[in-house]
Amino acid sequence: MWSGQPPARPVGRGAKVRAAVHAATLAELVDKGYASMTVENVAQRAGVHKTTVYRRWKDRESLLTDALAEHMATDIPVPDTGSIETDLRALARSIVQALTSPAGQAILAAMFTGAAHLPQIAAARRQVFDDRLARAEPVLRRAIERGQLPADIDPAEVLKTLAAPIYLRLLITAEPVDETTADQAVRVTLAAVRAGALRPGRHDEPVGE
Amino acid sequence: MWSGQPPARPVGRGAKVRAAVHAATLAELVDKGYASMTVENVAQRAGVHKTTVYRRWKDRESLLTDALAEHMATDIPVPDTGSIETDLRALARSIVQALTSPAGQAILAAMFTGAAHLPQIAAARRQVFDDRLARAEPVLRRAIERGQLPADIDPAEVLKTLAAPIYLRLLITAEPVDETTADQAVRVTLAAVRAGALRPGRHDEPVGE
DNA sequence: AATCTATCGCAACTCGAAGTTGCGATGCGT
DNA sequence: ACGCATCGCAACTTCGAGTTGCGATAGATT
Repeated sequence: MWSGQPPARPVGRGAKVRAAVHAATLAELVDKGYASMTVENVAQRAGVHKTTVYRRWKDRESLLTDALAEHMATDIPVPDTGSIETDLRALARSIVQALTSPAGQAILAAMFTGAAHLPQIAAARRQVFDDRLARAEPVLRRAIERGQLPADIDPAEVLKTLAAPIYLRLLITAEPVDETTADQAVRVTLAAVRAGALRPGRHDEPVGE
Repeated sequence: MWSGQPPARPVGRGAKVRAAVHAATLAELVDKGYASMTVENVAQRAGVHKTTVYRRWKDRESLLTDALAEHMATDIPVPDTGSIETDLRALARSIVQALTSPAGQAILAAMFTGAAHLPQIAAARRQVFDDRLARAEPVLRRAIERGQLPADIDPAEVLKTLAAPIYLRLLITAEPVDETTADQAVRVTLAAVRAGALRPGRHDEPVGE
């Protein structure tokens, strides 16, 4: 609701306050989690009074979703190296970097520590994932044109196979996630693709070879 | 802390109350999420007064962790069909069933909607996952002995590859998860194993083939 | 069946955080 | 330097977590 341009001419300090509160919101989020994130602590961390926060944002949820929306606008570059191996590796590593960066940590914390039941957050989670899927699809299309991948693949399935182990380690097993995790995901994904395990549609075919 | 035998002779209605509160806790958890789960609503749903809950459990966290501990004690059967395909398929389907059952939904809700920052919950999450990994490992060992799988595999990596897409769909993309999801995970995992992408240790080798 | 005792129901608290309101102070553009 | 929007501040209301004292009840014992 305050996401557009400033309401009018008098935008003196507003922008600075807004940025400070956004940063403080994400910082408190990663420290305390959504359930323990208090508006008063956010305000204090931003060097601002509680009332000011409530004047700009309707409630805690709006503050959270607005702060996240700003950090989710950063789009990832789509690699185009001429090789599907290096393309996928760059893609997987960018996923790792995005999720392990401070902003990524905040987004994960928001999505999986209390705000997940908010419909706005749940919708944003799916939308962000779908966006990245759509944006990464040309990588696969070009690989097919170059003859490096079979043509009968399900692009969304391929990219989900690539991302799944990274999310699993971050959210479930709490293992360290770095480039080796990304590279490992690439190997598994390429093996599955070349074995024809990620063909579109026919997911009801028998499991055996 | 109340998990052992009843403290003394007088255990009349205690057990029934305890069970009712546990069930109500998990039910409220899936409905509202951890952040919005109030003790008063849990008590009302269990047909019990708020004070009674606080007499048996120290606080909300203890109530939650205790209720979860009881439902996580259910161990999954380890398949042994003589074929790695059917074994893995049974394994993947049991993961799907465990996570989509009412109790599984409650566990997921607890782990990913607010309680994730509680150290007890985070530790329980890793421990449960590790337990299931360890319990499923004989499936892979027997497959190697039968010559159905190469001997140089990392069992934990194999099982994580199997589970990862199921968790991704449940937690991120919110897609429906059923047997076809499980079977698809089996195909990808087997393809990766047979291509040598899940060998132990050397995860720092080059990505290319 | 009468009784004894732990457990439960109930009401009335304290405490902290969400969210609101009115007024006075301050910073920004003109 | 001035005017106006914005901010700081304090004093609220509301709600849920967690506590306490007392009276009521259900289970096991005799």
